[in-house]
Amino acid sequence: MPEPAIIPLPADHPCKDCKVRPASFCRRLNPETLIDMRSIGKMTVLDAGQPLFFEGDSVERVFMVSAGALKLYSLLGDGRRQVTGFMFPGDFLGISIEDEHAFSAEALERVELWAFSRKQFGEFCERNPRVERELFHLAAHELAAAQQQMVLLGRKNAAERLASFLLNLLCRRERLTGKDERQVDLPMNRLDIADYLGLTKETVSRMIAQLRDRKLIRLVSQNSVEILDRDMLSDLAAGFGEE
Amino acid sequence: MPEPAIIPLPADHPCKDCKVRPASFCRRLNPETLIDMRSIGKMTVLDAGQPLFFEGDSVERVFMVSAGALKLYSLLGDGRRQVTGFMFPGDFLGISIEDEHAFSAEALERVELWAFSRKQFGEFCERNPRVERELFHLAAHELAAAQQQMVLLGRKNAAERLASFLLNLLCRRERLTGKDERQVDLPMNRLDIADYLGLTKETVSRMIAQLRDRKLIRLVSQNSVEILDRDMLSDLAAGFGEE
DNA sequence: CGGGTTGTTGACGTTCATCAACAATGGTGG
DNA sequence: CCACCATTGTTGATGAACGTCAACAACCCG
Repeated sequence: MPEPAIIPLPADHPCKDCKVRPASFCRRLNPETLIDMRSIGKMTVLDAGQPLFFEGDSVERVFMVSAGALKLYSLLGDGRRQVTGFMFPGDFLGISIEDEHAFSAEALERVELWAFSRKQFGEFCERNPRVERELFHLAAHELAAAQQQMVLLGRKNAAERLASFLLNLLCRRERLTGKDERQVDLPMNRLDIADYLGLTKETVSRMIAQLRDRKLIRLVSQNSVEILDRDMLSDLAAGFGEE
Repeated sequence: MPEPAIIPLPADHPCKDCKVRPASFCRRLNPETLIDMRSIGKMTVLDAGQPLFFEGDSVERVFMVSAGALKLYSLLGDGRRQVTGFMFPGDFLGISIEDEHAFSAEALERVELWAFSRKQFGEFCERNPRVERELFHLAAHELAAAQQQMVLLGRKNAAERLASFLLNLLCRRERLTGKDERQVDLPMNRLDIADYLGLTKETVSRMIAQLRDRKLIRLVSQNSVEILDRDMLSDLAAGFGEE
Protein backbone atom coordinates (compact mmCIF):
# COMPACT_ATOMS: atom_id res chain seq x y z
CA MET A 1 0.00 0.00 0.00
CA PRO A 2 1.48 3.37 -0.98
CA GLU A 3 2.38 6.00 1.58
CA PRO A 4 -0.37 8.58 1.44
CA ALA A 5 0.85 11.92 0.18
CA ILE A 6 1.10 14.83 2.58
CA ILE A 7 -1.25 17.49 1.34
CA PRO A 8 0.65 20.75 1.58
CA LEU A 9 -0.96 23.78 3.13
CA PRO A 10 -1.35 25.97 0.08
CA ALA A 11 0.14 29.43 0.05
CA ASP A 12 -2.50 32.06 0.61
CA HIS A 13 -3.86 31.48 -2.80
CA PRO A 14 -6.77 33.86 -3.26
CA CYS A 15 -10.02 32.11 -3.99
CA LYS A 16 -11.18 34.34 -6.79
CA ASP A 17 -14.83 33.59 -7.00
CA CYS A 18 -16.18 31.66 -4.13
CA LYS A 19 -15.86 34.60 -1.78
CA VAL A 20 -14.38 32.43 0.93
CA ARG A 21 -12.00 34.76 2.64
CA PRO A 22 -8.29 34.07 2.96
CA ALA A 23 -8.29 33.32 6.66
CA SER A 24 -10.66 30.46 6.08
CA PHE A 25 -8.19 28.53 3.98
CA CYS A 26 -7.23 26.47 6.96
CA ARG A 27 -9.34 23.56 5.83
CA ARG A 28 -6.09 21.64 5.88
CA LEU A 29 -4.04 21.07 8.97
CA ASN A 30 -0.56 22.42 8.65
CA PRO A 31 2.12 20.10 7.27
CA GLU A 32 4.01 19.65 10.55
CA THR A 33 0.87 18.47 12.24
CA LEU A 34 0.21 16.09 9.42
CA ILE A 35 3.68 14.59 9.61
CA ASP A 36 3.21 13.97 13.31
CA MET A 37 -0.12 12.32 12.63
CA ARG A 38 1.36 9.98 10.09
CA SER A 39 2.70 7.75 12.79
CA ILE A 40 -0.71 6.94 14.20
CA GLY A 41 -2.70 6.79 10.95
CA LYS A 42 -3.79 3.69 9.06
CA MET A 43 -4.37 3.62 5.33
CA THR A 44 -7.83 2.72 4.02
CA VAL A 45 -9.10 2.35 0.47
CA LEU A 46 -12.66 2.46 -0.85
CA ASP A 47 -13.93 1.72 -4.35
CA ALA A 48 -16.47 3.88 -6.15
CA GLY A 49 -19.89 3.59 -4.56
CA GLN A 50 -18.69 2.09 -1.29
CA PRO A 51 -19.98 3.69 1.89
CA LEU A 52 -17.52 4.90 4.53
CA PHE A 53 -20.19 5.22 7.19
CA PHE A 54 -23.92 5.88 7.48
CA GLU A 55 -25.90 8.55 9.26
CA GLY A 56 -26.52 7.29 12.77
CA ASP A 57 -23.45 4.99 12.87
CA SER A 58 -21.36 5.47 15.98
CA VAL A 59 -18.28 7.59 15.37
CA GLU A 60 -15.34 5.18 15.65
CA ARG A 61 -12.70 6.79 13.49
CA VAL A 62 -11.53 10.07 12.07
CA PHE A 63 -10.43 10.26 8.43
CA MET A 64 -8.34 12.42 6.21
CA VAL A 65 -8.88 12.06 2.47
CA SER A 66 -5.62 11.38 0.70
CA ALA A 67 -6.85 10.72 -2.84
CA GLY A 68 -10.22 10.58 -4.60
CA ALA A 69 -13.53 12.15 -3.63
CA LEU A 70 -16.54 11.36 -1.43
CA LYS A 71 -20.04 12.69 -1.03
CA LEU A 72 -21.81 13.39 2.27
CA TYR A 73 -25.58 13.19 2.41
CA SER A 74 -28.67 13.05 4.62
CA LEU A 75 -32.03 11.44 3.88
CA LEU A 76 -35.56 12.51 4.70
CA GLY A 77 -38.19 10.05 5.88
CA ASP A 78 -39.51 9.29 2.40
CA GLY A 79 -36.10 8.95 0.80
CA ARG A 80 -35.52 12.48 -0.48
CA ARG A 81 -31.79 13.09 -0.34
CA GLN A 82 -29.69 16.16 0.30
CA VAL A 83 -25.99 15.97 -0.46
CA THR A 84 -24.45 18.30 2.12
CA GLY A 85 -20.93 18.28 0.75
CA PHE A 86 -18.15 16.72 -1.27
CA MET A 87 -14.78 15.79 0.23
CA PHE A 88 -11.48 16.04 -1.63
CA PRO A 89 -7.85 15.30 -0.80
CA GLY A 90 -6.80 17.13 2.36
CA ASP A 91 -10.29 17.27 3.82
CA PHE A 92 -11.14 15.85 7.23
CA LEU A 93 -14.12 13.65 7.96
CA GLY A 94 -15.75 12.35 11.08
CA ILE A 95 -14.28 14.84 13.49
CA SER A 96 -17.23 15.23 15.75
CA ILE A 97 -18.19 15.88 19.30
CA GLU A 98 -21.15 13.64 18.70
CA ASP A 99 -21.28 9.91 19.17
CA GLU A 100 -23.21 9.37 15.97
CA HIS A 101 -22.49 10.52 12.46
CA ALA A 102 -24.89 13.26 11.37
CA PHE A 103 -24.66 12.22 7.71
CA SER A 104 -23.63 9.33 5.48
CA ALA A 105 -20.40 9.30 3.49
CA GLU A 106 -19.82 7.40 0.25
CA ALA A 107 -16.94 7.18 -2.20
CA LEU A 108 -17.54 8.75 -5.63
CA GLU A 109 -14.48 7.05 -7.09
CA ARG A 110 -11.54 5.10 -5.71
CA VAL A 111 -10.64 6.84 -2.46
CA GLU A 112 -7.59 6.62 -0.22
CA LEU A 113 -7.96 7.72 3.38
CA TRP A 114 -5.92 7.87 6.50
CA ALA A 115 -7.93 6.50 9.35
CA PHE A 116 -7.36 7.27 13.03
CA SER A 117 -9.21 5.71 15.89
CA ARG A 118 -11.04 8.25 17.96
CA LYS A 119 -8.93 7.35 20.96
CA GLN A 120 -5.64 7.71 19.08
CA PHE A 121 -6.78 10.97 17.64
CA GLY A 122 -7.84 12.23 21.04
CA GLU A 123 -4.48 11.33 22.53
CA PHE A 124 -2.74 12.97 19.64
CA CYS A 125 -4.71 16.15 20.33
CA GLU A 126 -3.64 15.98 23.99
CA ARG A 127 0.01 15.79 22.98
CA ASN A 128 -0.30 18.57 20.43
CA PRO A 129 -2.13 21.54 21.89
CA ARG A 130 -2.18 23.48 18.66
CA VAL A 131 -4.35 20.81 17.06
CA GLU A 132 -7.33 21.94 19.07
CA ARG A 133 -7.05 25.38 17.55
CA GLU A 134 -6.57 23.98 14.08
CA LEU A 135 -9.67 21.86 14.46
CA PHE A 136 -11.59 24.93 15.45
CA HIS A 137 -10.38 26.59 12.27
CA LEU A 138 -11.47 23.60 10.24
CA ALA A 139 -14.92 23.75 11.77
CA ALA A 140 -15.12 27.50 11.26
CA HIS A 141 -14.28 27.08 7.59
CA GLU A 142 -16.89 24.39 7.15
CA LEU A 143 -19.39 26.65 8.84
CA ALA A 144 -18.66 29.54 6.49
CA ALA A 145 -19.08 27.20 3.53
CA ALA A 146 -22.35 25.89 4.96
CA GLN A 147 -23.70 29.42 5.29
CA GLN A 148 -22.89 30.14 1.68
CA GLN A 149 -24.66 26.95 0.70
CA MET A 150 -27.73 28.13 2.62
CA VAL A 151 -27.78 31.29 0.51
CA LEU A 152 -27.47 29.15 -2.60
CA LEU A 153 -30.26 26.77 -1.61
CA GLY A 154 -32.55 29.43 -0.23
CA ARG A 155 -32.25 32.22 -2.75
CA LYS A 156 -30.42 31.34 -5.97
CA ASN A 157 -32.08 30.12 -9.14
CA ALA A 158 -30.99 27.00 -11.02
CA ALA A 159 -28.46 28.70 -13.31
CA GLU A 160 -26.90 30.60 -10.42
CA ARG A 161 -26.61 27.40 -8.40
CA LEU A 162 -24.75 25.68 -11.22
CA ALA A 163 -22.43 28.64 -11.70
CA SER A 164 -21.63 28.76 -7.97
CA PHE A 165 -21.03 25.04 -7.89
CA LEU A 166 -18.62 25.02 -10.81
CA LEU A 167 -16.66 27.97 -9.45
CA ASN A 168 -16.43 26.33 -6.05
CA LEU A 169 -15.02 23.19 -7.56
CA LEU A 170 -12.60 25.28 -9.61
CA CYS A 171 -11.39 27.09 -6.48
CA ARG A 172 -10.93 23.87 -4.59
CA ARG A 173 -8.93 22.45 -7.45
CA GLU A 174 -6.78 25.57 -7.55
CA ARG A 175 -6.10 25.24 -3.86
CA LEU A 176 -4.95 21.68 -4.41
CA THR A 177 -2.73 22.34 -7.41
CA GLY A 178 -1.64 25.79 -6.22
CA LYS A 179 -2.04 27.38 -9.63
CA ASP A 180 -4.74 28.89 -11.83
CA GLU A 181 -7.00 26.38 -13.51
CA ARG A 182 -9.56 26.60 -16.27
CA GLN A 183 -10.90 23.08 -16.13
CA VAL A 184 -13.06 21.33 -13.54
CA ASP A 185 -13.49 17.57 -13.18
CA LEU A 186 -16.81 16.30 -11.91
CA PRO A 187 -16.27 13.04 -10.07
CA MET A 188 -19.95 13.02 -9.11
CA ASN A 189 -22.85 12.25 -11.45
CA ARG A 190 -25.75 14.55 -12.34
CA LEU A 191 -27.99 13.16 -9.63
CA ASP A 192 -25.38 13.87 -6.97
CA ILE A 193 -24.99 17.41 -8.26
CA ALA A 194 -28.78 17.80 -8.26
CA ASP A 195 -29.08 16.54 -4.70
CA TYR A 196 -26.32 18.93 -3.67
CA LEU A 197 -27.94 21.94 -5.36
CA GLY A 198 -31.53 21.17 -4.38
CA LEU A 199 -32.55 20.47 -8.00
CA THR A 200 -33.35 17.44 -10.16
CA LYS A 201 -30.89 15.73 -12.48
CA GLU A 202 -32.91 16.95 -15.46
CA THR A 203 -32.65 20.57 -14.37
CA VAL A 204 -28.91 20.19 -13.78
CA SER A 205 -28.58 18.80 -17.27
CA ARG A 206 -30.59 21.65 -18.76
CA MET A 207 -28.65 24.31 -16.88
CA ILE A 208 -25.30 22.88 -17.94
CA ALA A 209 -26.61 23.03 -21.49
CA GLN A 210 -27.74 26.63 -20.94
CA LEU A 211 -24.35 27.74 -19.59
CA ARG A 212 -22.77 25.99 -22.56
CA ASP A 213 -25.06 27.79 -25.01
CA ARG A 214 -24.31 31.11 -23.29
CA LYS A 215 -20.61 30.33 -23.92
CA LEU A 216 -19.76 30.54 -20.22
CA ILE A 217 -18.47 26.97 -20.14
CA ARG A 218 -17.46 24.22 -22.54
CA LEU A 219 -18.08 20.52 -22.01
CA VAL A 220 -14.71 18.87 -22.46
CA SER A 221 -16.41 15.58 -21.69
CA GLN A 222 -19.49 14.62 -19.71
CA ASN A 223 -17.51 14.85 -16.50
CA SER A 224 -15.15 17.67 -17.28
CA VAL A 225 -15.97 21.32 -17.83
CA GLU A 226 -13.80 24.15 -19.07
CA ILE A 227 -14.57 27.61 -17.67
CA LEU A 228 -14.70 30.01 -20.60
CA ASP A 229 -15.86 33.23 -18.92
CA ARG A 230 -14.99 33.20 -15.27
CA ASP A 231 -16.06 36.80 -14.61
CA MET A 232 -19.52 36.36 -16.09
CA LEU A 233 -19.94 33.07 -14.28
CA SER A 234 -18.86 34.74 -11.06
CA ASP A 235 -21.33 37.60 -11.51
CA LEU A 236 -24.06 35.09 -12.24
CA ALA A 237 -23.17 33.08 -9.13
CA ALA A 238 -23.25 36.19 -6.94
CA GLY A 239 -26.68 37.29 -8.12
CA PHE A 240 -25.59 40.00 -10.56
CA GLY A 241 -26.95 38.05 -13.51
CA GLU A 242 -29.09 40.69 -15.22
CA GLU A 243 -27.90 44.06 -13.96
CA MET B 1 -27.37 49.01 33.55
CA PRO B 2 -28.40 45.62 34.91
CA GLU B 3 -25.88 42.83 35.37
CA PRO B 4 -26.49 40.44 32.50
CA ALA B 5 -27.82 37.12 33.63
CA ILE B 6 -25.59 34.09 33.45
CA ILE B 7 -27.25 31.67 31.10
CA PRO B 8 -27.06 28.29 32.77
CA LEU B 9 -25.87 25.30 30.83
CA PRO B 10 -29.06 23.27 30.66
CA ALA B 11 -29.11 19.73 31.90
CA ASP B 12 -28.97 17.23 29.07
CA HIS B 13 -32.48 18.07 28.10
CA PRO B 14 -33.34 15.90 25.13
CA CYS B 15 -34.31 17.88 22.07
CA LYS B 16 -37.36 15.90 21.09
CA ASP B 17 -37.89 16.89 17.53
CA CYS B 18 -35.03 18.72 15.98
CA LYS B 19 -32.85 15.61 15.87
CA VAL B 20 -29.88 17.53 17.17
CA ARG B 21 -28.07 14.95 19.22
CA PRO B 22 -27.34 15.40 22.92
CA ALA B 23 -23.62 15.97 22.60
CA SER B 24 -24.26 19.02 20.48
CA PHE B 25 -25.99 20.87 23.27
CA CYS B 26 -22.81 22.70 24.06
CA ARG B 27 -23.96 25.78 22.27
CA ARG B 28 -23.47 27.51 25.59
CA LEU B 29 -20.18 27.77 27.35
CA ASN B 30 -20.22 26.23 30.77
CA PRO B 31 -21.17 28.47 33.69
CA GLU B 32 -17.70 28.59 35.25
CA THR B 33 -16.25 29.86 32.02
CA LEU B 34 -18.96 32.44 31.80
CA ILE B 35 -18.32 33.72 35.31
CA ASP B 36 -14.65 34.16 34.47
CA MET B 37 -15.56 36.04 31.31
CA ARG B 38 -17.77 38.43 33.17
CA SER B 39 -14.80 40.40 34.35
CA ILE B 40 -13.69 41.34 30.86
CA GLY B 41 -17.11 41.80 29.24
CA LYS B 42 -18.88 45.05 28.52
CA MET B 43 -22.64 45.39 28.35
CA THR B 44 -24.23 46.57 25.11
CA VAL B 45 -27.85 47.24 24.25
CA LEU B 46 -29.54 47.43 20.84
CA ASP B 47 -33.09 48.46 20.00
CA ALA B 48 -35.28 46.57 17.55
CA GLY B 49 -34.04 46.99 14.00
CA GLN B 50 -30.57 48.21 14.95
CA PRO B 51 -27.65 46.51 13.23
CA LEU B 52 -24.87 44.98 15.31
CA PHE B 53 -22.51 44.68 12.34
CA PHE B 54 -22.66 44.24 8.59
CA GLU B 55 -21.27 41.60 6.28
CA GLY B 56 -17.75 42.70 5.37
CA ASP B 57 -17.20 44.77 8.53
CA SER B 58 -13.94 43.99 10.23
CA VAL B 59 -14.36 41.70 13.23
CA GLU B 60 -13.61 43.89 16.26
CA ARG B 61 -15.59 42.25 19.02
CA VAL B 62 -17.10 39.01 20.15
CA PHE B 63 -20.61 38.97 21.62
CA MET B 64 -22.74 36.81 23.83
CA VAL B 65 -26.47 37.41 23.70
CA SER B 66 -27.86 37.99 27.17
CA ALA B 67 -31.46 38.96 26.35
CA GLY B 68 -33.53 39.40 23.21
CA ALA B 69 -33.02 37.98 19.72
CA LEU B 70 -31.09 38.84 16.56
CA LYS B 71 -31.13 37.70 12.96
CA LEU B 72 -28.09 36.92 10.81
CA TYR B 73 -28.34 37.36 7.07
CA SER B 74 -26.46 37.57 3.78
CA LEU B 75 -27.42 39.43 0.62
CA LEU B 76 -27.04 38.55 -3.04
CA GLY B 77 -26.00 41.11 -5.63
CA ASP B 78 -29.52 42.15 -6.52
CA GLY B 79 -30.75 42.36 -2.95
CA ARG B 80 -32.19 38.90 -2.43
CA ARG B 81 -31.70 38.03 1.20
CA GLN B 82 -31.05 34.79 3.05
CA VAL B 83 -31.42 34.77 6.80
CA THR B 84 -28.85 32.22 7.93
CA GLY B 85 -29.82 32.08 11.57
CA PHE B 86 -31.44 33.58 14.63
CA MET B 87 -29.56 34.20 17.87
CA PHE B 88 -31.07 33.87 21.33
CA PRO B 89 -29.82 34.31 24.90
CA GLY B 90 -26.70 32.26 25.49
CA ASP B 91 -25.62 32.25 21.85
CA PHE B 92 -22.22 33.51 20.72
CA LEU B 93 -21.67 35.85 17.82
CA GLY B 94 -18.65 37.05 15.93
CA ILE B 95 -16.27 34.33 16.99
CA SER B 96 -14.39 34.01 13.79
CA ILE B 97 -11.00 33.21 12.43
CA GLU B 98 -11.76 35.67 9.69
CA ASP B 99 -11.04 39.37 9.72
CA GLU B 100 -14.37 40.21 8.17
CA HIS B 101 -17.87 39.22 9.20
CA ALA B 102 -19.36 36.71 6.78
CA PHE B 103 -22.91 37.96 7.46
CA SER B 104 -24.83 40.91 8.89
CA ALA B 105 -26.46 40.85 12.33
CA GLU B 106 -29.50 42.90 13.34
CA ALA B 107 -31.63 43.08 16.49
CA LEU B 108 -35.19 41.75 16.16
CA GLU B 109 -36.22 43.33 19.45
CA ARG B 110 -34.42 45.02 22.32
CA VAL B 111 -31.21 43.03 22.77
CA GLU B 112 -28.66 42.93 25.57
CA LEU B 113 -25.21 41.64 24.76
CA TRP B 114 -21.91 41.17 26.45
CA ALA B 115 -19.19 42.49 24.22
CA PHE B 116 -15.53 41.46 24.36
CA SER B 117 -12.78 42.96 22.29
CA ARG B 118 -11.08 40.41 20.11
CA LYS B 119 -7.83 41.01 21.96
CA GLN B 120 -9.39 40.56 25.39
CA PHE B 121 -11.16 37.48 24.22
CA GLY B 122 -7.97 36.07 22.74
CA GLU B 123 -6.10 36.66 25.99
CA PHE B 124 -8.92 35.09 27.91
CA CYS B 125 -8.64 32.02 25.72
CA GLU B 126 -4.91 31.87 26.41
CA ARG B 127 -5.50 31.92 30.16
CA ASN B 128 -8.27 29.32 29.96
CA PRO B 129 -7.20 26.42 27.81
CA ARG B 130 -10.56 24.68 28.01
CA VAL B 131 -12.19 27.56 26.17
CA GLU B 132 -10.55 26.50 22.93
CA ARG B 133 -12.25 23.15 23.17
CA GLU B 134 -15.56 24.71 24.11
CA LEU B 135 -15.35 27.00 21.10
CA PHE B 136 -14.76 23.99 18.92
CA HIS B 137 -17.89 22.45 20.37
CA LEU B 138 -19.83 25.62 19.67
CA ALA B 139 -18.66 25.61 16.06
CA ALA B 140 -19.43 21.91 15.69
CA HIS B 141 -22.95 22.49 16.93
CA GLU B 142 -23.49 25.37 14.55
CA LEU B 143 -22.21 23.18 11.75
CA ALA B 144 -24.64 20.38 12.54
CA ALA B 145 -27.48 22.91 12.59
CA ALA B 146 -26.30 24.35 9.26
CA GLN B 147 -26.34 20.90 7.67
CA GLN B 148 -29.90 20.33 8.83
CA GLN B 149 -30.84 23.69 7.36
CA MET B 150 -29.34 22.61 4.04
CA VAL B 151 -31.64 19.58 4.02
CA LEU B 152 -34.54 21.87 4.80
CA LEU B 153 -33.70 24.37 2.05
CA GLY B 154 -32.75 21.79 -0.52
CA ARG B 155 -35.40 19.14 -0.10
CA LYS B 156 -38.35 20.09 2.12
CA ASN B 157 -41.60 21.61 0.87
CA ALA B 158 -43.12 24.74 2.33
CA ALA B 159 -45.25 23.04 5.01
CA GLU B 160 -42.34 20.85 6.13
CA ARG B 161 -40.11 23.91 6.39
CA LEU B 162 -42.59 25.68 8.64
CA ALA B 163 -43.03 22.60 10.81
CA SER B 164 -39.25 22.21 11.20
CA PHE B 165 -38.86 25.87 12.01
CA LEU B 166 -41.51 25.91 14.71
CA LEU B 167 -40.14 22.76 16.34
CA ASN B 168 -36.63 24.17 16.29
CA LEU B 169 -37.78 27.31 18.05
CA LEU B 170 -39.69 25.18 20.54
CA CYS B 171 -36.58 23.12 21.30
CA ARG B 172 -34.44 26.20 21.74
CA ARG B 173 -37.00 27.63 24.11
CA GLU B 174 -37.07 24.40 26.08
CA ARG B 175 -33.30 24.46 26.36
CA LEU B 176 -33.52 27.97 27.79
CA THR B 177 -36.30 27.33 30.27
CA GLY B 178 -35.22 23.78 31.02
CA LYS B 179 -38.75 22.40 30.90
CA ASP B 180 -41.32 21.21 28.38
CA GLU B 181 -43.07 23.94 26.47
CA ARG B 182 -46.08 24.06 24.21
CA GLN B 183 -45.84 27.64 23.07
CA VAL B 184 -43.40 29.39 20.75
CA ASP B 185 -42.84 33.12 20.49
CA LEU B 186 -41.85 34.53 17.13
CA PRO B 187 -39.74 37.65 17.67
CA MET B 188 -39.16 37.84 13.91
CA ASN B 189 -41.75 38.93 11.34
CA ARG B 190 -43.09 36.87 8.41
CA LEU B 191 -40.53 38.26 5.99
CA ASP B 192 -37.67 37.22 8.25
CA ILE B 193 -39.13 33.74 8.55
CA ALA B 194 -39.56 33.60 4.78
CA ASP B 195 -35.97 34.67 4.16
CA TYR B 196 -34.83 32.03 6.65
CA LEU B 197 -36.85 29.24 5.05
CA GLY B 198 -36.21 30.20 1.43
CA LEU B 199 -39.87 31.16 0.85
CA THR B 200 -41.90 34.37 0.47
CA LYS B 201 -43.83 36.03 3.27
CA GLU B 202 -47.09 35.14 1.51
CA THR B 203 -46.21 31.45 1.45
CA VAL B 204 -45.21 31.57 5.11
CA SER B 205 -48.56 33.13 5.92
CA ARG B 206 -50.43 30.50 3.93
CA MET B 207 -48.52 27.62 5.48
CA ILE B 208 -49.13 28.89 9.00
CA ALA B 209 -52.82 29.03 8.09
CA GLN B 210 -52.61 25.50 6.69
CA LEU B 211 -51.00 24.08 9.85
CA ARG B 212 -53.65 25.89 11.86
CA ASP B 213 -56.46 24.41 9.73
CA ARG B 214 -54.90 20.95 10.09
CA LYS B 215 -55.07 21.51 13.87
CA LEU B 216 -51.31 21.03 14.30
CA ILE B 217 -50.87 24.50 15.76
CA ARG B 218 -52.97 27.31 17.21
CA LEU B 219 -52.25 31.00 16.75
CA VAL B 220 -52.26 32.47 20.24
CA SER B 221 -51.46 35.81 18.64
CA GLN B 222 -49.74 36.85 15.43
CA ASN B 223 -46.37 36.30 17.04
CA SER B 224 -47.09 33.38 19.29
CA VAL B 225 -47.95 29.82 18.34
CA GLU B 226 -49.15 26.94 20.45
CA ILE B 227 -48.04 23.47 19.34
CA LEU B 228 -51.13 21.25 19.38
CA ASP B 229 -49.80 18.02 17.85
CA ARG B 230 -46.09 17.78 18.32
CA ASP B 231 -45.80 14.24 16.98
CA MET B 232 -47.59 14.99 13.74
CA LEU B 233 -45.61 18.18 13.32
CA SER B 234 -42.42 16.25 13.93
CA ASP B 235 -43.32 13.60 11.35
CA LEU B 236 -44.16 16.32 8.87
CA ALA B 237 -40.84 18.08 9.54
CA ALA B 238 -38.88 14.86 9.05
CA GLY B 239 -40.47 14.05 5.69
CA PHE B 240 -42.97 11.43 6.89
CA GLY B 241 -45.89 13.63 5.98
CA GLU B 242 -48.01 11.25 3.89
CA GLU B 243 -46.83 7.74 4.74
C1' DC C 1 -20.37 -5.25 -30.08
C1' DG C 2 -23.96 -5.05 -26.87
C1' DG C 3 -26.53 -4.05 -22.89
C1' DG C 4 -26.81 -1.51 -18.65
C1' DT C 5 -26.11 2.82 -16.83
C1' DT C 6 -26.09 7.73 -17.08
C1' DG C 7 -27.19 11.90 -19.46
C1' DT C 8 -30.22 14.77 -22.53
C1' DT C 9 -34.30 16.64 -24.35
C1' DG C 10 -39.32 17.46 -24.79
C1' DA C 11 -44.23 17.78 -23.11
C1' DC C 12 -46.76 18.68 -19.33
C1' DG C 13 -47.99 19.51 -14.28
C1' DT C 14 -47.32 21.36 -9.64
C1' DT C 15 -45.63 24.24 -6.27
C1' DC C 16 -44.53 28.31 -4.93
C1' DA C 17 -43.60 33.38 -6.42
C1' DT C 18 -45.69 37.52 -7.88
C1' DC C 19 -48.96 41.06 -7.89
C1' DA C 20 -52.74 43.20 -5.82
C1' DA C 21 -56.36 44.17 -2.57
C1' DC C 22 -57.75 44.07 1.88
C1' DA C 23 -57.52 43.14 7.05
C1' DA C 24 -55.35 43.30 11.43
C1' DT C 25 -52.14 45.31 14.53
C1' DG C 26 -49.88 48.52 17.33
C1' DG C 27 -47.98 52.81 18.44
C1' DT C 28 -49.06 57.92 18.65
C1' DG C 29 -51.24 61.88 19.71
C1' DG C 30 -55.48 64.28 20.16
C1' DC D 1 -59.74 56.14 25.54
C1' DC D 2 -60.22 56.14 21.00
C1' DA D 3 -59.24 57.63 16.26
C1' DC D 4 -55.65 57.58 13.03
C1' DC D 5 -52.22 55.85 10.21
C1' DA D 6 -48.13 53.24 9.09
C1' DT D 7 -46.72 48.78 9.23
C1' DT D 8 -47.36 43.97 8.96
C1' DG D 9 -50.10 40.06 7.89
C1' DT D 10 -53.68 37.59 5.08
C1' DT D 11 -56.00 36.04 1.09
C1' DG D 12 -57.01 35.52 -3.86
C1' DA D 13 -55.83 35.38 -8.91
C1' DT D 14 -52.36 34.52 -12.01
C1' DG D 15 -47.85 33.09 -13.79
C1' DA D 16 -43.16 31.26 -13.98
C1' DA D 17 -39.62 28.18 -12.62
C1' DC D 18 -38.67 23.96 -11.84
C1' DG D 19 -40.31 19.01 -11.15
C1' DT D 20 -42.20 14.85 -13.27
C1' DC D 21 -42.71 11.54 -16.71
C1' DA D 22 -41.24 9.55 -20.83
C1' DA D 23 -38.44 8.71 -24.85
C1' DC D 24 -34.18 8.70 -26.68
C1' DA D 25 -29.01 9.33 -26.98
C1' DA D 26 -24.37 8.80 -25.30
C1' DC D 27 -21.21 6.45 -22.72
C1' DC D 28 -18.72 2.68 -20.64
C1' DC D 29 -16.93 -1.69 -19.59
C1' DG D 30 -16.75 -6.33 -20.33
